[in-house]
Amino acid sequence: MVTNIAKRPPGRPKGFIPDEALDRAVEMFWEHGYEGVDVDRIARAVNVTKPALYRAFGDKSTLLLKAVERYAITYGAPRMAAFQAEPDIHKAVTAFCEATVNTASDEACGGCMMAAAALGHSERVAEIRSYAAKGLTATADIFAKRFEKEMKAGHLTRTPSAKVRGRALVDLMQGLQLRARAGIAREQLLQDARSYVTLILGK
Amino acid sequence: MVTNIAKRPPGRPKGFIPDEALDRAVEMFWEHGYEGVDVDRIARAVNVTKPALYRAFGDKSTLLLKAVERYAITYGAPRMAAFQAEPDIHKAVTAFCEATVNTASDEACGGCMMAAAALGHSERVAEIRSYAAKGLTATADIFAKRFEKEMKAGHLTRTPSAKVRGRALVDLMQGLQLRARAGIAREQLLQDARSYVTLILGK
DNA sequence: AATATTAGTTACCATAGCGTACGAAACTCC
DNA sequence: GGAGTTTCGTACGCTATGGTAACTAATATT
Repeated sequence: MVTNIAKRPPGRPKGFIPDEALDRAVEMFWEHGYEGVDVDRIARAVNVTKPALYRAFGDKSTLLLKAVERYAITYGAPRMAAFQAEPDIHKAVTAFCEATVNTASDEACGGCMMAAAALGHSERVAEIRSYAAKGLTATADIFAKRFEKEMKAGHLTRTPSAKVRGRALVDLMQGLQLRARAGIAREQLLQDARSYVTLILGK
Repeated sequence: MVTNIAKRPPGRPKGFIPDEALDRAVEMFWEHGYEGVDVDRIARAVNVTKPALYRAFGDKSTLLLKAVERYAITYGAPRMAAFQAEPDIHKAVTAFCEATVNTASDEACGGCMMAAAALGHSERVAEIRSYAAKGLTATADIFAKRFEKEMKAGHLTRTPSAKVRGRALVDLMQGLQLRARAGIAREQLLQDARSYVTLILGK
């Protein structure tokens, strides 16, 4: 294996990188909502014209769906990885909560993009909601698994159960993110987030 | 005071009762979202034509704003009243959580209408978000006050603080309601809700 | 160099949906 | 019953925007 250069497919090469286009779409949908952006605006943000996006992604609702998936990869995954990597459970949860509040407190793109998309009403809502549902339970399960381990290691009390702790964590985060979108100050939310850490883990 | 009949104002009487129109608007916006309904559809649901609604409420975004306020009165207030009326704190919280999950688990109008409106993007988002923010902190404060009382009466442990308990309760409910909208089964959410009661109140 | 293939762009269509102008209707008051 | 007032409904204008058709441009292959 001499080189890793992917062989160029025939035909004219794309004038933009799909993932970067999705990044722009994420920003737009996040800030303005599904009906709040027209495809043309996203196209301009990608430095391309509308039909190019239509060719690449299909229709607008499909673009949203792909953007949501991209959001999960770009925002969700790294946070979960960081959580897993941190050996101290208190620090792990605290960092997760703070990160969540911080990105949710952005002036322009507040709250959770996935939640906004799930509450929205594109043609593909069903798929988006199902995707969101899976994501939420999956993260809750990951948390639960970790809590389970920590409980067995004696780092956490026996109650509440790992499962309840996991679900509570994701639900609390959603509440925090909604309040962020509603305009409640970052400092306030950070304070709340930290108090939730001890609520879930115990002192 | 022989009768209570309000004196009719001059001019042709309204062909609909404003509050009932708002009830219809709540249903519509809740199920389909702000951009998902056109004023004409709401008008038909009220058995009236579009211009009648425009005359009565101004423009579409104002109609949403009024609908949100109406929602708070019709759905929020009675639940809070029930919470206050129930003397047993465990029962009070449990009933509140179950009621929240139950209305959020409706097939058509899932989740929390206020959250949907706050995450939406009408012209009056700012006002709606601010209204939502006030509502959320207000409910949290009411909860906190009650918890405070129960703690002083020795019905609850000293930690976590009443304030944290109150905020956690509203945030957990928001999480639950989002998951309801995402399509997670009512039974599952009810189970989670009940486990949250003991998470917040202790055993 | 000719062919095949894929992408991008300009221009356009179609439609939906917000908001309104205007005249008719229903009521109170004198 | 006429004047004044408020509301209703029909019909319309206008803009925004999702989506596409037809042509042009850039690349691989032979």
